[in-house]
Amino acid sequence: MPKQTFFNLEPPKRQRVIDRAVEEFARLPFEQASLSKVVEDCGISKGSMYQYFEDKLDLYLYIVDLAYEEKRRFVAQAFATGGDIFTVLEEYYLQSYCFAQEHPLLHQVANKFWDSKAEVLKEHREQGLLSRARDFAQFLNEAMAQGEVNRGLDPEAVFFVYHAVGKDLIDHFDQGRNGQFLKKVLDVLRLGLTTRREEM
Amino acid sequence: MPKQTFFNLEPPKRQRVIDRAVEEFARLPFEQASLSKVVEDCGISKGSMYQYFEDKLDLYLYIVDLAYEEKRRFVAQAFATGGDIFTVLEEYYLQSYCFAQEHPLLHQVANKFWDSKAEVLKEHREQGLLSRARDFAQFLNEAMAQGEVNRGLDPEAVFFVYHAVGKDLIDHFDQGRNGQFLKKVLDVLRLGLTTRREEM
DNA sequence: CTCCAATGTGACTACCCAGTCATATGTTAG
DNA sequence: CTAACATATGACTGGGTAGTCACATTGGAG
Repeated sequence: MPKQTFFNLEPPKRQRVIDRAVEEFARLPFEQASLSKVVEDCGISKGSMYQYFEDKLDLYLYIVDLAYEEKRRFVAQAFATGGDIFTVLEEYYLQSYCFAQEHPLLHQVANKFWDSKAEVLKEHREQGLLSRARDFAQFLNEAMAQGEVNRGLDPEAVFFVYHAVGKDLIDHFDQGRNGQFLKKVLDVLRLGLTTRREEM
Repeated sequence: MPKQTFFNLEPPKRQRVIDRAVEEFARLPFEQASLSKVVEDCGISKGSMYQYFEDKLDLYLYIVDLAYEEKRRFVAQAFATGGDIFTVLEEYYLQSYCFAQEHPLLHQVANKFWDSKAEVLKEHREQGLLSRARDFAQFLNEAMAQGEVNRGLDPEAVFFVYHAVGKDLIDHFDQGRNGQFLKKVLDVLRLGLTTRREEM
């Protein structure tokens, strides 16, 4: 958490700090990002930065939080619209795609956070993963109860697959993957590889 | 490529360099790994290291190559045994699992190489990805021709899914995921989420 | 034994980093 | 006007890094 001093700043100055930090953490993962560079680009002194934040990690987590806060505003719509699990999942990834398009830097910040293997971030990552897993489990459970999803599948394995594919999809949003491709990928997950006799 | 001097070394000394470098690159990704630390742990001088290798990248790529060379010795068996595409893929991941168990450090080196976003490694990563994609495309093509795999799916999307899931599976081999879980994950990919009417 | 090429060395350069602290400059209250 | 407090500063500390180079050592050929 930033110190009170940071929130006492006049908004334009505060925003400048945020903007430069976002740029830096979008460019490089936590360990390689340079607080010195952020400070320099902001036109403030090193000492000031340490009046605003406890340390580099404090600044980083604040920026990551901002990114996820904004992202939540997008993906929340997916759960609001309703429909079967496949509709919701497609909408979820479409909204993630919109987020990536509209906030490319925040998108990269979020991606790099997720990829990071840094020990200091381990706890934060695992907490996020657990909370997603819980939400997904409940969601999947309902879909299985409704008969939308094959009851023979292992829910943990399903989450594993969706998480892996979802992460990679989101990772590649800024590399020319469009909404059409997203649909085809979700088709693979929905239908499975084995030919469906019922459809032949 | 290491310089000739490296290959002129007495094997035990050469091996010590390799072993320490493997440890370091298993511990940390390229950018964060410390050549100075490798040198120190080897008990050789910095200058000597630069007699053996052009630079840090040269050493790194040599180590990564060793890791993949060893890994290939495992996964090659999957393609040798034959069977349908699902049998081969399961065997492929089982062999990857064996590799991770028997060579945990090389496994981590390979994983960290794959995860790395470093610009200097971009070309090497992309070349590896392309070559895998080509192999997979041919393999999938045959399976579709044989009717083993749903012809309605987009081959590129199938590769995307398998690559994402496979990467994550392999990433988590050293975190208590066993062969049973692997099978369940592959079931999800094989069958898809939607309930199959033919099996009800 | 001698010479020479191959090999080994580690102090050194030139850089980068996070975080600190004594000092200076507002800013507000009495 | 002054005292007290909040904020700003940047040189500095102590640490790390990759890569270099003048010099030292070694080992074999003649």
